[in-house]
Amino acid sequence: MPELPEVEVLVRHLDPLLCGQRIRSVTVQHERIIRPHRAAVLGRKLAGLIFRRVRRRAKFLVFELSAPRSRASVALVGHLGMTGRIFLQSSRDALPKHTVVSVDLGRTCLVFEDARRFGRLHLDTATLEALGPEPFSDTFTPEALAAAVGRSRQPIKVRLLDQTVVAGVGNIYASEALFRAGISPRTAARRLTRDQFVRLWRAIREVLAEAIARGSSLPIESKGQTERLFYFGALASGNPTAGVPAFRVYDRSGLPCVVCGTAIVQIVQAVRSTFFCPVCQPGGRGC
DNA sequence: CACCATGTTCCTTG
DNA sequence: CCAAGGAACATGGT
Repeated sequence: MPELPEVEVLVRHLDPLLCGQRIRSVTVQHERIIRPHRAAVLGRKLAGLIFRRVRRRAKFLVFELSAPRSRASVALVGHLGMTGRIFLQSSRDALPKHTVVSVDLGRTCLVFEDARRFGRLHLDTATLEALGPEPFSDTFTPEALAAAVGRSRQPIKVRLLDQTVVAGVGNIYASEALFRAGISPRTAARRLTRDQFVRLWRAIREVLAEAIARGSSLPIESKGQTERLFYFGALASGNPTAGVPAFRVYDRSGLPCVVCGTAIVQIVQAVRSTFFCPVCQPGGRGC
């Protein structure tokens, strides 16, 4: 389920629920998720620690923990990969089929479920260091975006997936942001004008902020939460954006553009699908 | 059965 | 050495 908005909503949900909770034990069902750690080592390092804060960096979840009377903070880094979900459930309930790691908190259990097992959970913060600016930070400006995109010949859509350019933009919101900015995903990065960088910068922020607002408006409860979060971007009744298609172009191949009615086009770039409106996003191919 | 999938990392190629 | 391209990872849904 993960791109920045989904992770952000999840983090906001988990933070108040986890704060103050003490880890009794950790069970690792699939060792690859916690690599390069060994289950026994991770369990020993985490047992007894208390959740102090849950935050997000790009698409990573960062669980800040510390011992009962200690200042020293330990950062447990999580990533949902393609199909990961993290949620709390009653300790009495059976673990889901694709549980990869479970954390016993006493009355409740923090469950990491991941059918495809691309997710990660470890104590290595090195991967966070290499990330680019957070899209809502002051350091993310049109100028910074232009500089990070650089003079590359790669299509701008592909550049947006580089996590050193903007941290947290993934395949869905890269297409969505380019649509909103009126820029063809095929445009060579080096050909973007200053004006286009400003529009793209603004579009990235708007698209992500709206998705967070939409996701935050979904009711989340302990049970059934996984389904709701998974269909995060889809229609949901009882929230302000019900009836409004969550995505304007993503996964809408052949459907009419919400602005001009032209059929949305799907192409492949860097082994990933890209969706765009050929009329609202003209040019490309070096334009 | 074939093909597709929200991400990251690593290897190969030019 | 760098940039760019593509495969690998592992499983489930259509």
